[in-house]
Amino acid sequence: MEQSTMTTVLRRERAEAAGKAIPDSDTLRGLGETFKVLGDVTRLKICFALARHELCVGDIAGVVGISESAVSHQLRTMKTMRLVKYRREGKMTYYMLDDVHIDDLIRIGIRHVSER
Amino acid sequence: MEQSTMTTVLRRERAEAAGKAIPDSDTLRGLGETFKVLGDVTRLKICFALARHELCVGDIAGVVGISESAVSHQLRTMKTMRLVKYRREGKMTYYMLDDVHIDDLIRIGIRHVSER
DNA sequence: TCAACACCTGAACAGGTCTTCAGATGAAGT
DNA sequence: ACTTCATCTGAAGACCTGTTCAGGTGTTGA
Repeated sequence: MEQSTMTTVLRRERAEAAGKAIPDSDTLRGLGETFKVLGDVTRLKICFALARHELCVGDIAGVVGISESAVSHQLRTMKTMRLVKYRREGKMTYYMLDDVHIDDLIRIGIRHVSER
Repeated sequence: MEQSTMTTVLRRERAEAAGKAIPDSDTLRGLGETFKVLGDVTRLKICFALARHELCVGDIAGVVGISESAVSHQLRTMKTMRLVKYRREGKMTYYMLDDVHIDDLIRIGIRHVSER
């Protein structure tokens, strides 16, 4: 039973270390929400559409292929999670990606998906 | 109206380019599902727990603080999306992160969240 | 073979998500 | 002031997700 006991001790140590590796709940929640926002095909399309140039709501709707209302709803959540930012010019509102991280996340995500 | 027409043409060109920047639907679906799997606090905790060492289901349940059944269900979806892989040893099953990308994604995600 | 253990699975329920619809807001031009 | 245009918003409904519960598989050691 010596080996089994030893293994148990090792496991307990690893489990303890693993527990400490988990961040605080605020970070976890923010991280989860960020990925959740990226975890939707419509919003991903919007991200790709905005990758090169800023676009207004109507154009996004046309490119992505859904109603302007749906786009507006999605942009609001993307704005809240700081995936996109916007710029107003008269009655138009131009949206663009918020920062580089979004681009990085998507690029790495693609690398993961395209492997194998 | 000259300027307005010009702007419209510019916008149409940008919109057209934006449409081409959107990947095929298989890539989009895979990408979306990958992010969706990461978009859950429980699964993120599991990722952090597995970041250093492989762990068995019971230990993960203890560290994360949910039932073994819930862990098992989550691990299955994480396995399907290649977030984790496993190794059997007798009646134990040890789980670990599948590849480096997962670690990268989480690290960049944290950087995004912790900014501002 | 039997019991104990580690893990897996299907069904079901609560809670959340995404789109649509109808209408509201606000800016620009007449 | 009125109309048009671009965008936003709340409510509602269909759909999806994550956990629990109860029971299943398969391995180990007596």
